[in-house]
Amino acid sequence: MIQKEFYLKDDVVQIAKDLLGKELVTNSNGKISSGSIVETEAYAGIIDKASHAYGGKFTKRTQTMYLEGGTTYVYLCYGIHSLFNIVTNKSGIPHAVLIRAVQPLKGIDTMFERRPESKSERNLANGPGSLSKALGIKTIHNELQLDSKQIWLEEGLKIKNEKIIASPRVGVAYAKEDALLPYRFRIKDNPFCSLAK
DNA sequence: CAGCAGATTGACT
DNA sequence: GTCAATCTGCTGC
Repeated sequence: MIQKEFYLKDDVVQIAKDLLGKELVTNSNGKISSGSIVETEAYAGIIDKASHAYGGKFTKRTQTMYLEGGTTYVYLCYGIHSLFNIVTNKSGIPHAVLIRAVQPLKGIDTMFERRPESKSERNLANGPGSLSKALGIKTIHNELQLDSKQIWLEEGLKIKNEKIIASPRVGVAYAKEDALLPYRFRIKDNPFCSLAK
């Protein structure tokens, strides 16, 4: 299990990189499933136009991002998809890392049951909405601690720096100049990354 | 209070 | 390639 100190660091971009290769485990409805994180995006709080908390915006939805690092932030996108984020930094600073894709490890049968539309392991959790559904993450999992019995992270694999690809984030064109920041991180040559360009 | 756009995905033309 | 699904929050009447 990852120690809480890991999430409290003040460099959200570094944490986004460090999260690659770690194992995300959920225990939803009594069924355990997990995947190795292969793609993340950093959202740097009030100075980042792509972040929900840009400019210190505080709503019922975004209040979760202001909590202490190591808290889960799950929100509904397009009214349909639960997107899973990990809050970082100290309480009061709204930093978060979006988990965009995982490579299925444990409970793969359970994941297929949750996503009958998926045809292969490759597209079981290769997107932020897909991964949440595959692991059974819903908005009721918002504001949980990552050391709870329902959702947590394991150390997993160590990813070398040269295996990490940095690129602009996806679907945030409205963020103007901040949309170009290389805050998206992927594992090189990993086929389980999201399809997004 | 109506209208619209979004950190997306899957079904259908 | 195109489009509907449908919740949250912002803008403007």
